[in-house]
Amino acid sequence: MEMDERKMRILQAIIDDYVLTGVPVGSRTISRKYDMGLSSATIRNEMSDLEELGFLDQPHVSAGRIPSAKAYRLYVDTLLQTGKIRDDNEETIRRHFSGRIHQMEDVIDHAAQVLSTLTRYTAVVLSPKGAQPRLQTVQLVPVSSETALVVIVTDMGVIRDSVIRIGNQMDSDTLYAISRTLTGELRGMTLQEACERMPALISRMYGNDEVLRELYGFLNEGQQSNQRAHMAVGGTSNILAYPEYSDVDKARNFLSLMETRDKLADIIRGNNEMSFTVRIGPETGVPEMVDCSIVTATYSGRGGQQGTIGVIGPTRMRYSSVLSILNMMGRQLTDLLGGEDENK
Amino acid sequence: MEMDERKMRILQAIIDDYVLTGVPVGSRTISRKYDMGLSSATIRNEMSDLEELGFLDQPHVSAGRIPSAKAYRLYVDTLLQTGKIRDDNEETIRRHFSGRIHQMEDVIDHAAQVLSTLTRYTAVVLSPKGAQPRLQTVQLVPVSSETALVVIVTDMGVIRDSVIRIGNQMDSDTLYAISRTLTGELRGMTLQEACERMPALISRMYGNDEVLRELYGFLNEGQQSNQRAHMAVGGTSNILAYPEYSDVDKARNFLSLMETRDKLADIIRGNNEMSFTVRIGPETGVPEMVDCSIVTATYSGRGGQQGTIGVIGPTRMRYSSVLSILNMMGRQLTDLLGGEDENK
DNA sequence: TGTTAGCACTCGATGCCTGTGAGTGCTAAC
DNA sequence: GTTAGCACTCACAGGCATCGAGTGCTAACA
Repeated sequence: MEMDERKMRILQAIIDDYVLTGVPVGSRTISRKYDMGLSSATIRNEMSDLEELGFLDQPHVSAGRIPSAKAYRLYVDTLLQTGKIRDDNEETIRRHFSGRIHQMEDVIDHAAQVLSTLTRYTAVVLSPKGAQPRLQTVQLVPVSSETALVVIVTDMGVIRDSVIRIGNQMDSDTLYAISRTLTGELRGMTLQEACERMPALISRMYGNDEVLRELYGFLNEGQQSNQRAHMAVGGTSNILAYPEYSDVDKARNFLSLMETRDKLADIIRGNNEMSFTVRIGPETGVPEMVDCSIVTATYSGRGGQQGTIGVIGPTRMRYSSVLSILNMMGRQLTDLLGGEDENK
Repeated sequence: MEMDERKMRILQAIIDDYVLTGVPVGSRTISRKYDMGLSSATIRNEMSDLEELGFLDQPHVSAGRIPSAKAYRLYVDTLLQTGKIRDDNEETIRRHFSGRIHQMEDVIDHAAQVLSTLTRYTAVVLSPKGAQPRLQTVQLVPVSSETALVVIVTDMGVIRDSVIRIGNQMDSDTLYAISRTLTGELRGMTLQEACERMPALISRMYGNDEVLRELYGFLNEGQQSNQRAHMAVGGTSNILAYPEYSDVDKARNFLSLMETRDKLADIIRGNNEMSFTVRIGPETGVPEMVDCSIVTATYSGRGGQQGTIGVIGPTRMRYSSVLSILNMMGRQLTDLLGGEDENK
């Protein structure tokens, strides 16, 4: 038995109806609501075929059919191939970013908000993953008589700053002098290289031991924390609006997964760097998400590194709409966060 | 009719049992499980009195009684008066903060995590609210040939930094010179005062118009964003574990409230600055929280400003335990974030 | 040969009834 | 003032009949 064009149309109708209602759809519904010019009996035969082909599931014998993961897969694949990703939300999204937000973390938080509002699903936004940023400037700023702020600028932006303790009291000028020397020594190195270089510097620039030692610790920390990117999650409670999660236990599992940020980041990031990824139900590889789908897209941050945005919803997701929104949002984020390097 | 010591003991037993089980408690249960030396019939009479006094509610005639908000109020008040807030979690909490975390936002995020894990309720941690910080240092750090990072240090710590555009190309030394001048001019001022001073400076230090103008904008922004503090929420899904929220609609309302950060911050912060606040059910003033209680405590940040930590759970909360944990956590945060100024 | 009408059958959902048991309130006796 | 006893209430669970949406199959039709 083969898939033909009519089967395809019927499957499409079933998916449409099921995505809309969330209720198993019967042959009668299809023949009436979507006028195919076919009787329910014929549809029934076709549905039976589709089930045998693995595109439909039947919760129990006297219920209608629901699309299987395989059906969604087929649907999404044709969607992606024919490239029917609309562009019409562009203005909507742009409007949401009208204010003056430049701070990367604010943009990301905001994006997650907007994304979840527009899709009505759960949205996750991951900042670009710092590959191997190279040091550009190291600067110490006095905070109190005993502490100073370290600011490290790399070619990919600013590393999160931190307050370190300085031993003997130093004025602003002394700190600046040290900063200049350090910048001279370390510029162009990756964080890791800088870490390796530090011991040598400590022995050479004696007299400033404490500062340098603290700095060393900071670099080490920064090297690690640099790997775990910033992440924002929006609309976690949206999932509760769908009957798939009216079971409280399921909902709790899902929500607590949303709270374990590390795990969630791994899931969203996935392992491939394609511009769009759609993982349906079991394809997610996450037990808590067997009846969820994850749709992700990438955007370019500064220096062309890839950031990820994703939407998590029930398998019966409005894929087409979600894809188009993700597409637009990705462009918007590339505009706001990356751009510079590519446009010039 | 008056409250006497026996009524008090019975009420206590009822609260204990209800907090434990979440099921309306009957007279028989009390007379058996908590040996009062009284028959169920006597308890029954007393319970009837307690209901008339407004301390007990009866879901329906043949069910047991549940404590009213008034009962919890009484319970919590005596708890607070007799000061029976235990100290035994101290070590547990301290252990959770063993790592090297100094960055304020990390501490806050982490605290919310720990707090929700220990209490099994939802935890909210608010950073100290910036009263009127005074400028200490202004420093510009080169990022690219066209942009620089502004770092502003106040007596209460570092203001979030931001990248601004600089007009004509400037090297590190020029930027440092400008920084020195600015620091000299603005030191000791509040953000607002600094903003007011800027126009005068712009006209005086001509040649650096663009930098100063950008800086002006940044100060203005900072002045506003300084008001809204950092907030971390942990364990939002914990609430789903309690039968009070097995209704999905209720749960969704609650969770979406947890997501609207501004509102949540207002609720947690409340309007008083007491070291402990307990708001029970309707006392919260939030419709979504009629069967929740909010327990908050304050801690001191740098410069003695008040930060707030809070726990949100069902009205039948383990108040005693929560209070003791909040107490310990408050001290810990004061240690980590404030301290300095007070210990010296 | 594909399509359709008809029909028996399945099975979850709904609603009704009933029994059960936890719990109460009241009364009378101690 | 306390307790034993008893009638009463009411949520809840189990059993049962009913309903209806939907299927699969067969036979007739174009």
